[in-house]
Amino acid sequence: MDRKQVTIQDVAREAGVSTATVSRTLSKPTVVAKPTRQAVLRAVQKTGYQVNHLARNLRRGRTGSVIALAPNLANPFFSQILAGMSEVLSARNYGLLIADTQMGPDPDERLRRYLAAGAADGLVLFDGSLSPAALDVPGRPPVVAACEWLKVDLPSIRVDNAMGAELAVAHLADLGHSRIGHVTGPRRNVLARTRLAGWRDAMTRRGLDPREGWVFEGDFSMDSGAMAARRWLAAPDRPTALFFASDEMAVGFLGEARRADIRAPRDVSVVGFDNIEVAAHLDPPLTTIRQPRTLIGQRAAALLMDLIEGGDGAAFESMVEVDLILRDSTAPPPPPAPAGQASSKAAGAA
Amino acid sequence: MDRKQVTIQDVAREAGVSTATVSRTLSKPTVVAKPTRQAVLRAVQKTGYQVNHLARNLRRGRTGSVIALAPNLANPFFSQILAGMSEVLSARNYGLLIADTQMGPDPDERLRRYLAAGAADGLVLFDGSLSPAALDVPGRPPVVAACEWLKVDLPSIRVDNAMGAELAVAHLADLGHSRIGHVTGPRRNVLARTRLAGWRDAMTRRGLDPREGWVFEGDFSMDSGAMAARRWLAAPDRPTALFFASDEMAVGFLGEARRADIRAPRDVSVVGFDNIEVAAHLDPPLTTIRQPRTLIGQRAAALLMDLIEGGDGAAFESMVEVDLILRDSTAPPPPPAPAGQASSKAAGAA
DNA sequence: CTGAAAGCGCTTACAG
DNA sequence: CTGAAAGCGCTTACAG
Repeated sequence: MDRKQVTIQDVAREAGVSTATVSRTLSKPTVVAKPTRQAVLRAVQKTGYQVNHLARNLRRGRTGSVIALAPNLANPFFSQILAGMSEVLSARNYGLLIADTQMGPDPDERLRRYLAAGAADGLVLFDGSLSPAALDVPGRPPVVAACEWLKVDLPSIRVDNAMGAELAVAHLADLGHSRIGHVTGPRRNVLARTRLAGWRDAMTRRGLDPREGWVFEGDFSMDSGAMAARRWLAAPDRPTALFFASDEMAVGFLGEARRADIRAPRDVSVVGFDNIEVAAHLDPPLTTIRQPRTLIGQRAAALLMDLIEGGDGAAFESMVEVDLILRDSTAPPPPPAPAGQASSKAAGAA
Repeated sequence: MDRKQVTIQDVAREAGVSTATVSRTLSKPTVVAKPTRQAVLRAVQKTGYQVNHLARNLRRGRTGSVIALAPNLANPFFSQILAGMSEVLSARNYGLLIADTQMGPDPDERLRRYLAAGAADGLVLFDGSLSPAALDVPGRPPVVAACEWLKVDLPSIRVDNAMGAELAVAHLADLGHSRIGHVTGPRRNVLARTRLAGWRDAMTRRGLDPREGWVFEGDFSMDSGAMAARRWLAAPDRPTALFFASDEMAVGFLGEARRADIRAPRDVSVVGFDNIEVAAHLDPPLTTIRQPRTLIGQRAAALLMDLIEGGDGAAFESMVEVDLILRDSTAPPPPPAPAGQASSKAAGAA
């Protein structure tokens, strides 16, 4: 591997100028006389010179890249977000490093290392479970929180999860449902908690009962949705409609429910959260709350860029809105069953 | 932002030694006398010193990171692969940069820039549409192709797509199908071509007719699967079974077919490719060819590491095997319909 | 075992 | 408009 790297020296020699002039030609061409500039560019062509970013960055005191830190890279949820970030960053010639916080033994220590000098010029955090203390690195670069994160006051891009819950409950209540349940994400997850709280508020606001027995714990995964289906089926006084904290859980629920010959929206109305790609292709197509993930990535990157360039980020912080995508998994509640059946209590809700 | 960076100088002063000794204590501790070492470590603690990677890397002539270059980062297909790469790389203290080839105006030029000195120590290529000429950069770092790529001879990790097609056709033929169709990926995609060729070979090998009219062109997306459903429905002599080049297309097909009251496996048998997460949760759960994506990422990273460290990669190149995941979307073909109907010719196949 | 010194490849005040 | 020179923070032969 004899990579005989072409350096700025080679170009300078070839063009008969100093390295300073070569450098200037490449970074601030206007300041160089035209004939000189042309000679330099010719020499660059001839030698095939490519700037060595390592050296440039060391000199400039920046790395030219930022890190996106996610709790689980394998989660396809992040792919669109990363694509959004990459779009904004690459337009500015910044690199995008990705890392998984939950991979090693000590996530906090990993974060601290990524904040060390020379690792990156900034960082976007998607993992709300990291401890705020890990951010306490002297001279650390700017950090953007792209998750709800209650404990620390970081510049952030937030998704309006409360609004999502409100839209879901409003839609179901408008259809005539009063027994509206909720399938949650993991208890410790802040997103999950906000959606749960949003469901409670939306129910209460309408004089509906946000009953504890109508809350089914999940962890965002399809499997946990399938499990929720089994618990829902066994519940004595089960809701006629369910708002899921993720589409994946709704998918798992629908698949499992179907095995018990329960169909949406005939037997139960279902609203998801995220609008993952498959949602439109299910049977029935899933009504859901859409999160604009590409936008989240773009916004997070733009905010970080502003911070890196010395801005205060104020103009870039934002609450990303969500909206209801109406499909076919919701309908008015089924008519009350005759007395003596498991769902008899539904009569009271009509 | 007054980041007063702590440098190796500060530590040296604090410990009363030279910077060389500090450096050695940190990289090759054994070569330093114990008392000295301890003094240095104390000074590191006290000052909160963190090595500046930029400087270290410039000196060492490496960047400490590699690039994964994908045609479309938003495709969730890549998330597991990236997670697999990240796992291997971070264990070795390498960073993972990601970039999207199809974002800018000139993909080849982007590739060339990423191959420039100082951008990364190596690169994994997932985009088979890039032109080989773009790799022709003097002194470029090692590149691993993690896609089938016929034109260039790069160290590579390949997925056994032909085997996947064979498994799918074998399974359907064993069930009694003889009219087995194929829904392809995009024509120009090498993966798609290999799967199509694999289907043809597998059919021919069994004396079955790989009829052109049984090939439906798609582009891997759910939408294209739905379109294939419409074309399949309209086909005069339609196949009783379909092998899809992607699960996503199978999902789109099933959703659309259901609207025409066509169900798998009652009316048509369906085999996908990939084993995406939702496959297990569909109704019916989808029989498919599984690609171990995490493994692909791990292998690609391991191969690249070997190349970067001066190996020839030979021991790390590999063909990743696929397997058939049997679920409920396949069954023996429906009995031939009575004469006079569209599917009457099926009788000949019984 | 330790230190003085060179140097990785670039950029940028400072002179002229 | 251009060049000589310093220096970004580190590592590593080379002496001792």
